[in-house]
Amino acid sequence: MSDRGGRRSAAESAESTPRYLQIKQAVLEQIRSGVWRPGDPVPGDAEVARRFGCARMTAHRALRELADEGVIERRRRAGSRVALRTTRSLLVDVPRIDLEIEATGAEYGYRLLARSLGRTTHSARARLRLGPDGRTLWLLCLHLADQRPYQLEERWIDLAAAPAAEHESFRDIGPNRWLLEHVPFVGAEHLIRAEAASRRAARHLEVEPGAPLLVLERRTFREQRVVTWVRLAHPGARYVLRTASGEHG
Amino acid sequence: MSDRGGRRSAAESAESTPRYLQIKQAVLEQIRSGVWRPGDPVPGDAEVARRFGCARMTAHRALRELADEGVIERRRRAGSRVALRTTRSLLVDVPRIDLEIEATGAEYGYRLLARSLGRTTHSARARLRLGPDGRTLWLLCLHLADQRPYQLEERWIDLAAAPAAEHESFRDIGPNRWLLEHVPFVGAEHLIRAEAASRRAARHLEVEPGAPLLVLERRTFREQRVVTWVRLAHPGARYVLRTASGEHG
DNA sequence: TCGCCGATTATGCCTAGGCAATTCAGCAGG
DNA sequence: CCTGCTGAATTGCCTAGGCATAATCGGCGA
Repeated sequence: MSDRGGRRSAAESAESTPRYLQIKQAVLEQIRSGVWRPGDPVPGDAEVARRFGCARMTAHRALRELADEGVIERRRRAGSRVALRTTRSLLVDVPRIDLEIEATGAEYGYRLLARSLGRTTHSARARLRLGPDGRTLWLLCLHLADQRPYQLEERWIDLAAAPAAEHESFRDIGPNRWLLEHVPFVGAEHLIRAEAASRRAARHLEVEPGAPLLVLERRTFREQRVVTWVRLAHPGARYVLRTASGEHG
Repeated sequence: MSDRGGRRSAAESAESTPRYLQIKQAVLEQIRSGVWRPGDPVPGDAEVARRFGCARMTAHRALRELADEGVIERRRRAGSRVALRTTRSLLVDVPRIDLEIEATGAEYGYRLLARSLGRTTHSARARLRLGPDGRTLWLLCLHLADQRPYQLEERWIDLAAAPAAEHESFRDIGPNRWLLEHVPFVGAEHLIRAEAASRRAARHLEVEPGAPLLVLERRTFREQRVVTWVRLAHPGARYVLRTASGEHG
């Protein structure tokens, strides 16, 4: 144990990438190149530590993270193996709509189409898990990219969970951004589906009625309560959700 | 240090949940309940270790994982703060189709509709990043749940990246499963959109032409190369992608 | 008052151990 | 032949330290 709490100055392999990352990369390299194939055993903590000349905890961290990421599977006594991955989970980034649009270089526009207190449909009530006398704020907004309709947002807010929303006009600020700044969220639940455009949605989004829309529904939770439920509809032809996982180039 | 390498028998707070998880939960509880709000400072490694009576590494692991998950933000010297989260990423689980169907209790069925060598369209060629003389295998398959069409799969495989595919009939095994067992993947790129059903897709999926379909496209990579590109189409009305992030009840 | 530079401090990574929990394999007994 | 027990292998979690690095804050000089 000399410098940096024992990191040997000898190797210093890749300048200064942390040791545990070097190990992760080495393992990934074996898998990527096909030397280790799905189902094959991977050396255990102790063996890895010996090969890399590091403490077992360091090797352990590398292997644990790989397991967390689904690259390998670990079981006590049975040892570690390269995961037989099905298709791995898919990370979709759903950024704030205004930032998303501006990131593409387009000009962001926002219009409040309607705002109503108490217009609570039965299904909205159910989705908000609202009691019979719960009050809501209903909003219909349109987000534009370069003056063209980009996303139609229909939202219900439980006024008991976010009372301040009642006194906000939402004429100049989108409800998403307002809520992010005023209500602490914890969790969310999403649902993605394809739908045919209703007449109203078609009119606002400037597509034909019946045209395919990509619809994203989100419920946002705070302490077991649904704060808000929102339906985001995009013209299917002009909109995609993009995502990447693992490594590629 | 007494039992379990020093874990004090005294508290043993929650029976036997690991110490680092207890710390994570405690921090999350502060945030969930609104005591710590976005932007507020979070005690550092040393302080947490002191409060919980554990080693700094244990506190460090809890805080590091929270940072990895995007719950808190950490900066040297500046300390840790509750993250100002925008909308967090959205984890969609895309399981293997046969397992997915069987998980719902339905009977899984598979049919190979067409198989062709060399039928490479220009767009497929581009998406596979194929040279002008690259050879591909094209497949059209249908996955059924309880005898009803569930997913239409159209797939191109780069035969240079997966030569063995040429000699596989794919009559009894789906390409997804076959590839998982024969070609080591590393990364994937997904794209989700809504589309109107083409006449051919409508016929296979037993919907009206023009009906909304939820389409998932996936490119799978291995060492900078695209191994396979697949288009998975689902009847929009009968299919949704479901997901949850964070915690809710 | 402004800008630079060192001291301070919190995070990040590491070691070298040790105990706990899980589970596989083999063996004994019914 | 099956069942249950036991030993051993392996991962998982923990401690108690130490050095490295980054970023902020004060002080000092111009």
